Amino acid sequence: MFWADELAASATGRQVINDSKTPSGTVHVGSLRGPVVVDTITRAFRDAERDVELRYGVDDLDPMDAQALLTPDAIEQFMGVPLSVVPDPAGDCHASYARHFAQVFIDTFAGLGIRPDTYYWMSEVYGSGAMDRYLRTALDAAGTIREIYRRVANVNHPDDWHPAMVICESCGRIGTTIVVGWDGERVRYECRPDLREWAKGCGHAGEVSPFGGRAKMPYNVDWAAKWDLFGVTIEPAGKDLSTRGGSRDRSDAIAREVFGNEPPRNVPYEFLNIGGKKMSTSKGLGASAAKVADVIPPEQLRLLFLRSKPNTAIEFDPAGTDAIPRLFDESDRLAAATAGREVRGELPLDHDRLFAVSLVDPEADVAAEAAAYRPAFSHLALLEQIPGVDLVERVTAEKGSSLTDRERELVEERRVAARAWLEAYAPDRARLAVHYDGVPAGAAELDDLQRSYLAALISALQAVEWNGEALQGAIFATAKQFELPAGRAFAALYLAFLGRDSGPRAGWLLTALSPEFVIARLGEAGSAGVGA
RNA sequence: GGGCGCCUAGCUCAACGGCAGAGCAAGUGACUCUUAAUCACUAGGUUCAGGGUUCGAAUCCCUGGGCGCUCACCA
Repeated sequence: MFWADELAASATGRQVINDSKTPSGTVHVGSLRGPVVVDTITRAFRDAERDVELRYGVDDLDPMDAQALLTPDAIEQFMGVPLSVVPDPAGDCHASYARHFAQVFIDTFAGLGIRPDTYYWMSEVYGSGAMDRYLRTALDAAGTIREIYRRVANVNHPDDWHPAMVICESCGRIGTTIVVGWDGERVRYECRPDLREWAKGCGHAGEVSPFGGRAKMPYNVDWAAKWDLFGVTIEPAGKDLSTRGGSRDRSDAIAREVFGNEPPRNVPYEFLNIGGKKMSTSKGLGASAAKVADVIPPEQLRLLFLRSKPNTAIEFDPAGTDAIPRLFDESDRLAAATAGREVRGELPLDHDRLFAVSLVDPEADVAAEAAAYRPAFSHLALLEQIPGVDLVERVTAEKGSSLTDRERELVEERRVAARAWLEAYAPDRARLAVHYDGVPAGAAELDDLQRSYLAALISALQAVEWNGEALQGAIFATAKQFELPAGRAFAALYLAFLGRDSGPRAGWLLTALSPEFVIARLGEAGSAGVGA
């Protein structure tokens, strides 16, 4: 059974699935695995006609801690300030930094067919007072929480540490304050200059009621409180959080021992490695990660994540490899199998389910999608390199009937992807290079018969119209005259122009070149001894 | 130092206690009109190593090795 269906089958009752994200910057491809996993689990429940809700939280009360996207003077002003208060660095299109970047990932999710039932903003949840009772319980249990941190994670907070982060009344920072006292109604806090390396507190000390959005709980406590507030039953977490003594362990313990609530089921998931390395914006792999998303359409990106079980790391190396064309091929094979067509080789378990959940639209007509004509990616990449080729026309011819609107969309989507792939990743052998500056060295392999054939083509080609079909006909006809097998005839042409013994349909390739050049080259390659 | 994952054909992976398999790559061949397509065929393995359990182990257990990620600040 497909892993998500298995999970759905093993849970009883109504499910609340939750995930959340801090809107501190742009999303890279690797960080999309979590959302895709969460969405797919939700779909599995929904497909089994189970009651399920997907909630997605925006942790916009978290302090600003990434200075990469701020201007130098903004760094001093805003580091440590809640993201919901930091202005939008991209201009004035959004109310805040948090709103801007949250919109970026909401849009990204939507493009992948991920549609949470509810997006909630933690600044609003705290502001509404919904978290007040948890905050009170946590503050009352400060000693227990300090002990949990010590026991579970070996993190030692000072004895006067309390599980709350106050927004400093003086400077507005939340990342630099520490609560050192709690009298049951008000907290005493200090905004320390040296509490964090990445932000400088103003030194203010004060007393304030922490309720109604004036303070938030630290991450692990906050997480446990959300589980109870929303009745979360399943929350997948990346391996960075799922490690022993990590965030998930701490929050689990806090849920049980402080809030008296059984934590939700975890679905730990591994990451996506690009070329054997984890993705990181700081190591320059971030750029390539962003490009990955440009080259892989949503359906194939979903497949990339979903064909492996969540707890398996995914190795993906698109640079100079055929990993991307093969991802398309796999996708097409699944479609073919789902449509009931014969496919070669083995299929993954429940291949039709895998195909269905890789579709962007959860409501899509799976049978219709599977039946749609899908031109092979590598074939398109090749055609796309020949000037003057009408892709839709060619694909229509190969399909044998006119394309539906959806099929036309697929062609266009793949055309764009193929372009991007050729520019960013394609190995040299996938690139078409006409040797304009001289007969390629590979032409030395030509034998006398092939050379005579090339020479004879000069008049044969001049005798017909300069279009693909006519040239292709002449190439075949001349080969027949010379009793040269078609394969060897074509090889001669490819060697003369491309320096390799295979290539795209020769007639159409030649029409992309000027007649003068073609004739001249045939003359050079056709004379005995050239390149020998 | 702790945790998790991985190690099976050249590459990517499947098989999860019952005959080690696929895709791609490679090789051979077919093809007078899709010629980087399509089709047929071939080859490729001490399943990281060692031990154990079992009628039977790639699979379970133990020991060791290698690779990768991750945590031990914050979120």
